[in-house]
Amino acid sequence: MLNYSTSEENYIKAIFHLQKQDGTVTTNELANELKTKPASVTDMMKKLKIKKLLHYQPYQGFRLSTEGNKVALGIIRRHRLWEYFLAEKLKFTWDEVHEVAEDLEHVTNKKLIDKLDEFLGFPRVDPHGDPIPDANGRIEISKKIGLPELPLNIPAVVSSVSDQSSEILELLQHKKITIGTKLEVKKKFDFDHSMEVRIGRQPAFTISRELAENIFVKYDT
Amino acid sequence: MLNYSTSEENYIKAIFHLQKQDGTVTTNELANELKTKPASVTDMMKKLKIKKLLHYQPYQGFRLSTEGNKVALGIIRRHRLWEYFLAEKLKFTWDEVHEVAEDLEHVTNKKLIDKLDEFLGFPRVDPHGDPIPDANGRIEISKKIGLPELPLNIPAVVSSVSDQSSEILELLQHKKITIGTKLEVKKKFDFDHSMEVRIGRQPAFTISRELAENIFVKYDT
DNA sequence: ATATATTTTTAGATTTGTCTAAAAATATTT
DNA sequence: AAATATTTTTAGACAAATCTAAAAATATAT
Repeated sequence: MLNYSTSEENYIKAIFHLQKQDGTVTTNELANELKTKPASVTDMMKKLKIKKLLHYQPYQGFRLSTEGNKVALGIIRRHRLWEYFLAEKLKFTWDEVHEVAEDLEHVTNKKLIDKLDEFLGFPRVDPHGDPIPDANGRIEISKKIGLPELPLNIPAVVSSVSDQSSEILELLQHKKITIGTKLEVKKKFDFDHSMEVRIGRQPAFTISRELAENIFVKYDT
Repeated sequence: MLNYSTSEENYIKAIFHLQKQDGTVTTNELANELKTKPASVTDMMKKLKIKKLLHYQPYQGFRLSTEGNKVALGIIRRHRLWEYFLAEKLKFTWDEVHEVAEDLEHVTNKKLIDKLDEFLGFPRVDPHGDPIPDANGRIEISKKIGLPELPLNIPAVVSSVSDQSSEILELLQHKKITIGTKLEVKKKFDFDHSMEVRIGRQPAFTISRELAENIFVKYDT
């Protein structure tokens, strides 16, 4: 595995994340994500294509090659392990860790990262609930979990609803929850297992145990 | 405190170390230290002079300004804290830590470093026995420390013994420890605070907490 | 003190990553 | 389908950090 510049790594990582939504990434999307100009994106895409990290035909958008994906997973592994370290060991709050990890992730020393992983006890998710790739780049596919299992304050996306009755759909519609809705659980009440859920920046609202057990989410990567 | 590029930091650090020997540093010395060309050094010296980090008149060599010194101590603080972390927490051997710390030291986030310092228990020396500047850039001049404070695998010389009773002297004599003995602590046991000590290439032997607390050493060099 | 050697600086080129402005390709509208 | 708008690429410039080769300054030796 070759070494790439911080700038190259940032492009690769951004493409990896943008790819998730749709299959291919456009110049403007990437420029916007990286707060750079479209011309700069094109320049870098040419370079990364030569290095065989992505597939790219002018005007057709781009997506990571198998190799590019491997590189991206390496970066994400470093990023998330450092985030875990910062939160767990240095007592940073979860919203502070990302920025610092943005810098630490570019220190590419395999032994450092593998020993850090070991020191941390091989954590499988970072403080945001995102899965951490292992030393071989294998990542636990963000599998769907029931809303009751979702940790507090972790952004998740509704992926399915088990009961398809019109009664539950009526309720979901009223609460403005559909497949793809991004939400966080803000509070869980042990008494009746109801929970408070928030969508975006709107005020939180209550969901009953029965409803929660029928909503499945995936971690939002 | 402004932010400096990795390259600028490497020059500043190198000047700081070379200054130790004599007062002023020459172009060739620095080029040699950094494995770069004299022309590159001159270019950078002009830039650092404009930034008021060093005193420099063409052909006269250079030395860090007060501000440059402060910057250097910040870099060295980061470097040595990471070295300590790598050795103590990630179980790197003392000869492996330097290279990795060379990269980590350039992540300049004050909160990260201060929290790392706290997490490590405010260590005062790195795994090579070099003192670690504190958050204000103050550095301890190599003074005698108790054996319990001596980091693992750091060569040190016995400089004094606090208790002068015949009982302790009998024990010291039996263990063949006298003023001037060169030793290293190979292991520390948290249970009873006993430790394994090695003199030269002889097999290591155990020293009790009580004995260790009465032996003072200085770093060897 | 003059000639020679060494060190240091300058001048100009190169690489990486960025930018602006204009041109080319693609997408959308009428 | 032609006109218009948007997106993407190209062309050329710039800053940072480096280099080589030549010039200038300083140091050393005869």
